[in-house]
Amino acid sequence: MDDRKQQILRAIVQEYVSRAEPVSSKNISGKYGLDVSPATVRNEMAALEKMGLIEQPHTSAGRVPSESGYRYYVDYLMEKYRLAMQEENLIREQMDPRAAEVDRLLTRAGELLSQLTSYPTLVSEPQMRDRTYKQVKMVRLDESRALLVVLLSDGDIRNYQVNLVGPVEDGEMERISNLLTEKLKGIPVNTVEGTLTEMMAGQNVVSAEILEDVLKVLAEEMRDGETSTVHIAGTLNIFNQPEFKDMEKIRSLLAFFEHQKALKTLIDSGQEGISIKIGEEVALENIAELSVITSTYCINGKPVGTIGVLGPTRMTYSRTSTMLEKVAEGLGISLIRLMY
Amino acid sequence: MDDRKQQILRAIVQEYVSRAEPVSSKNISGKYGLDVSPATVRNEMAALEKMGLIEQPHTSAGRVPSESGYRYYVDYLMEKYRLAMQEENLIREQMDPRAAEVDRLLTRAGELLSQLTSYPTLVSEPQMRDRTYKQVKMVRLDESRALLVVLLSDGDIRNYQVNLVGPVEDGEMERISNLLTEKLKGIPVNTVEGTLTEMMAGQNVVSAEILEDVLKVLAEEMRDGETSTVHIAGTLNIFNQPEFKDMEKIRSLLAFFEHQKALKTLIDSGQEGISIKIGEEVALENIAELSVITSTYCINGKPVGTIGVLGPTRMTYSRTSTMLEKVAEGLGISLIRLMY
DNA sequence: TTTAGCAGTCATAATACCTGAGTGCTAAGA
DNA sequence: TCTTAGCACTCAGGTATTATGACTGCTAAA
Repeated sequence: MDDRKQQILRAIVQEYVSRAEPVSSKNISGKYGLDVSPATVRNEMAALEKMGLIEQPHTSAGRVPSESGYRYYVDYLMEKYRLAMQEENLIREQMDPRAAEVDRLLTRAGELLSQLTSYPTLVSEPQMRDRTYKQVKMVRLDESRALLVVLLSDGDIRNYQVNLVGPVEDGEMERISNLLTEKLKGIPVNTVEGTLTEMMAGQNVVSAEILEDVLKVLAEEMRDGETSTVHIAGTLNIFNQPEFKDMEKIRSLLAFFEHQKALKTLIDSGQEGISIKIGEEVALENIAELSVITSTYCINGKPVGTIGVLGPTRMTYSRTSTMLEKVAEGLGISLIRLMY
Repeated sequence: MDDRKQQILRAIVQEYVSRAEPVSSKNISGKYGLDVSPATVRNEMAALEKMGLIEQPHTSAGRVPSESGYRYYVDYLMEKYRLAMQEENLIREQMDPRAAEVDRLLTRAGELLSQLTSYPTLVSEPQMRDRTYKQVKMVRLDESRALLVVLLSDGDIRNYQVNLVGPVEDGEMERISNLLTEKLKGIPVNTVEGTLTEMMAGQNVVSAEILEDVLKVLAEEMRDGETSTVHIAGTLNIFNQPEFKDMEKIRSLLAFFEHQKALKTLIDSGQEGISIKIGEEVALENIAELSVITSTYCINGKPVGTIGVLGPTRMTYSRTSTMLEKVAEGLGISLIRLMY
């Protein structure tokens, strides 16, 4: 793979990405530092096609990068995109940690990224694997109901309603609160189910029943908690992409966006840091010609969630991945500020 | 407007609604109790067209109801749709009040309705004008923070974090809790701001500061609470409607769905009970040929929110409005059960 | 090794043509 | 007076035909 071929491949990718139309030999000769005639470019193109890096939609058309062509481009030819001052400022401004809520910040990050890139974006919620209980408290609401207030190690506060089966005195309620805090403090939330028998030992009937109810509620919540949602933004941007000019494609993609579970597997499969998946590598049923760029975002250096951008294989890989990187970075910083 | 003309108009509307193609004279003669030849039907059609109730897309096409045609149909000709057992069961089943949360129930109602009708649906959150406080309780989280638990008259439970400026004893905290409950019980949430001075009287500095903070939090929440969201479901159903086979139309409608404010004005403008708006009556910029059927839903006989269906002017008015009515009814019943 | 030139290919657009569905009108029949 | 058969007319939508022009691959000369 000599220098000029690389140059031509890069030219084809960049030209095709920006114009969305097959690139002809004439089209790039003269530009991109190619001081050769179209005929020469054609010869090189023929070679690149033989290597499987570009292809022809039909005989009398220009060339289009193949998926391996994009892959080669991303791996070896892509130049680093430099953010404009304006873009940097926008990110700094929008990722302001004063946005008081985690959910809100995630939504913001997604919207910002989709605004910057003009592609749909996905943001998964931070998964705190080492999240533990810190304090559990029961508060009476009325004769038959109590509120269970749960403090978690990451500062999150949750509360749930619990039904009281019979009359319970205030002192008894406090005793149960203390017992719960004592037994649950420091244990990871996903192991809550195992603590029941231990806690039941030596309890009277009423308290035992309450405890059982409490633990059922907590266990259920943890299961629900695992099904954290993926935030989506900018879905309508796909209308701008000529590859989705077909109604059925748009429809199936939009339907896909409503499928939380699929979104999660799509976005969470990546390794740490930036990951670029092109076309077939995405492996989505019914939806082809799609690329996904994802980045984990970190809290205290630990990756806790993923943020990603979704576009046609013909996407601005360089620009988009830089944007993504910066937004993921900003998101992580803001999250830390938010929590401590 | 004689009997046969009405019969023919009804036939045209029904036929066009189900087939989405201009209705010819031959098409309805013989059916719909019309024992006359196509030629006779044609004569009547000419009359109906002169009245502005039907129109011709082009010379050699059949007839299509005009907007006034639909209006006439809805006002005078529409037959009551009878729900199938299956449909009634589905509504009963899905509107189960065990769905423990208001938001969840609203989402359910929207999804159910869109499933039943195959149209997108909108549900506004219940606006409790006469919502009052029932109980307010402070619970210590740690030295510097407390949780404020607020019970509202409609059964809703909210909680907020409050910062404690200095050390506060448990007894003092309980005293504040009792004071808050005593002073706020029964007063409407939107008048909370007026109670500050009254409560401050005779308080020591620390407690006064806490109280001020509490009331600030409550007041802020009430302002936020006013910006309730509209739940949307089944948006992708519009892809099934031939009137939206055009990409631009789909796009602008989907964009509209993301515009919370516009949705609210669209859905909330109706009077009590069922309201049917047809075409121009909807008065939406950029989006034509749209009808909206809305119904208020009630808690204890008072309308507190709106649920609506959105479809092409060529929509199944009878069937849809009946479905809507039943779901709104079920929603109201479930909400009451949920709250008391 | 590069390049000009030329023949060949094929998608797309434009055009003409055909078909069939549906109407309005007229005149005859009930 | 109302109804209906029949006929001429209209027009959207489909199909076949024909340009057009944007590219390429190949050849042969520089």
